[in-house]
Amino acid sequence: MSSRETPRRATIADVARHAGVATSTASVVFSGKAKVAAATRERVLAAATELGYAGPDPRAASLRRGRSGIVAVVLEGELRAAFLDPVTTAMMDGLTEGLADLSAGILLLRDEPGDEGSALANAPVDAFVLIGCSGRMRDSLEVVRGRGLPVVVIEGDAGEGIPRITLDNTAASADIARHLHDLGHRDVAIVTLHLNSDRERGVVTPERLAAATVDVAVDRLAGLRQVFPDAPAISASGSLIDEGARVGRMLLADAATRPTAVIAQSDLLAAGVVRAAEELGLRVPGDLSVAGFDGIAVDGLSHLTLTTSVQPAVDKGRAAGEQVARMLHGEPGTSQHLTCRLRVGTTTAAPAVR
Amino acid sequence: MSSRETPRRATIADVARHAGVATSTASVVFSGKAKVAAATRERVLAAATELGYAGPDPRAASLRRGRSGIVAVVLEGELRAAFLDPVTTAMMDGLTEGLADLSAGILLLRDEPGDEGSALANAPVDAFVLIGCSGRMRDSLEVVRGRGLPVVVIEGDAGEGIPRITLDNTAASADIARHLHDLGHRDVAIVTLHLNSDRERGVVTPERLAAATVDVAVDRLAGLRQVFPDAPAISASGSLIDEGARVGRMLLADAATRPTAVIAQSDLLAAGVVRAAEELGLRVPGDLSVAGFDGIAVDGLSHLTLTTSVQPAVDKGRAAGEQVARMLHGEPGTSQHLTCRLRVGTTTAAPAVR
DNA sequence: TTGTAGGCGTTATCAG
DNA sequence: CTGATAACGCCTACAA
Repeated sequence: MSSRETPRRATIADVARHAGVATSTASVVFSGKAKVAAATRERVLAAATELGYAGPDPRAASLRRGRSGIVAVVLEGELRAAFLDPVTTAMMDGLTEGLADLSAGILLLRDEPGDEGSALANAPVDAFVLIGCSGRMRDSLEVVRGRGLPVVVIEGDAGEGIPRITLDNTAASADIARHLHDLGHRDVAIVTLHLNSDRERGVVTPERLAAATVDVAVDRLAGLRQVFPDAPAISASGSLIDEGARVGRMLLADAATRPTAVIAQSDLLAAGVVRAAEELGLRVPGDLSVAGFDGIAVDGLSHLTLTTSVQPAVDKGRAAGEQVARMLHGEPGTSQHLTCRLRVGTTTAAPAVR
Repeated sequence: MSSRETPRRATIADVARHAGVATSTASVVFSGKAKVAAATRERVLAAATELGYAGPDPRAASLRRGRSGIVAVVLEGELRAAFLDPVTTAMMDGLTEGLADLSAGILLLRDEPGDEGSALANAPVDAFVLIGCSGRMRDSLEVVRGRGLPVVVIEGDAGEGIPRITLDNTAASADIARHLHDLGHRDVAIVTLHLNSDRERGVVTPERLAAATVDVAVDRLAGLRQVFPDAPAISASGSLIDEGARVGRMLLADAATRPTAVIAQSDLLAAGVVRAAEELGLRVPGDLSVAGFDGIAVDGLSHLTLTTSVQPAVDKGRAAGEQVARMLHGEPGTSQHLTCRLRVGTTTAAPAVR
């Protein structure tokens, strides 16, 4: 107790001693878990400010409580790439909502394939939400399962008894295709999302399709091909407007082989296709119909309303959050299947008569 | 030790006992902090798998070590809004890098104005990075300072002894203005970022400017007005392409009062202005010069290269991360001032002769 | 190389 | 309403 000790931060015990009460009493003053006489509370609070005590140490509290109040969100690939995607950000929003009761923080984690010492294995979190579980992600899944904490997977397959939040990607895609078919289109091209982590741009051959690991892309393509079995498809390297424009140019450059409609697997890609069309002097939807997927507000496409399938991105996140909350309460988590809704905009119309 | 006990998760002590070694030995096997005979290690590992022990409990470990391995990033406003901004995402990238040595996770936090029980006050984190410290943010700052943890502020004023990462917004803006002045422009209009948390769109009057709380907007405007003291300015409600287009239309609609150049305080806004100009049939840079700020790759502006001031967004984040790392090592944090670089693109040229 | 013991700062429980 | 006490699960001197 000599004064040359390192000025260790005050603990709740110090405060209690200083205030002349028991540690437990001081604890209760801060947690509010029981009633305390106003006078005692004052004394404790006074002692606290005097000692510069800023409240219970969260680390100690989480050990004691067995809860850290943090939920990990595991994203595939670069964090920044994830946040470039409006669907992801919307989902995060929903997640925050769904988790609101827990007032839990969200810890962003990448799915780093392995190694010990990884954040995945050592982060002091109460639960995990995995997003877009594919390929590498499966390794992460192992680590996470091993920790025995609640896990929820959004748009991915996690196997045995792990609650999933899924979308009717195939059916929704078929709806879009049917819409175009009904308008009279027979010559349709497809722009898919990236098929796996190489993110290679190019024609989607049966071989590449078989090797694809991104379920979303595969499922949506399946739906589209239910209606247009022979529609050619090109995979984009990512969901970006400029990427859509690039693929769009590939598709539209040659007037002879130009389709009457292009279906893109995301709104950003679709916006890019619209851009490519306009560059080439084609009018949308007069000369070319374009449809997307997601139903997000595309920044920079103000003059047109995209025909698209509106996915409940916020709901997806919220559902995941709610399941996590339930599981943290000891109830079993359940899977949820959400559906998309076709929204007909101003970018699709009957093909021009030739 | 009766078998009807709740099947409590195994602890490292259980594993040790099961393997017939001391707890400390088992601990060392997992932490790798000392050499252990291969045979003993095997036995410990075997015992662990047998008991379903997935490694040390991070909560207990962080209490013991006094570190949780998590750094909080406090953002102003909605999380999703923050991530809609490419500069922010780039910065987060840099931050991740700067923090790499610590292999720390990043906990996303909003600056919720106060209340106890807030994540800001209770999250088990080792340090804080505050971004765009303004207005409400100051309350958050109080809470955070109270906790006595390392704090770094990016583009904001945190007062007394708190390391800041700042940008030469004023000087860089003056550079842009000078570039346009040199080209011969005298009739220039400005589109500013939002001035405060209301995000009101409209003419920037001296009164509004005086009440502005967003330093970045104010500083950049000051730089521009060094060169064009009388340039009219309109504040945007946020940094988005569509918002830039909206303000752009306000500025360009009337041919009589139309400026020969528009300087926007962000690239996204500038892209919107370009869009508005194109809609009105104006050519950029032939009929109108447009400049931005940030130097990001604007998704959806592929045909033009924006004249802009390239800010070291990634470096900003990295610098913050490095300071945090230093402070966590017990060294004092130091402020860093970073500079932008003018990049002349294809959107500015001499004004048309009239 | 392995074992022992003490404490990290809280909070839950239970008695007064 | 307040107080004593025992964990929470781990780590790390220090001793053997």
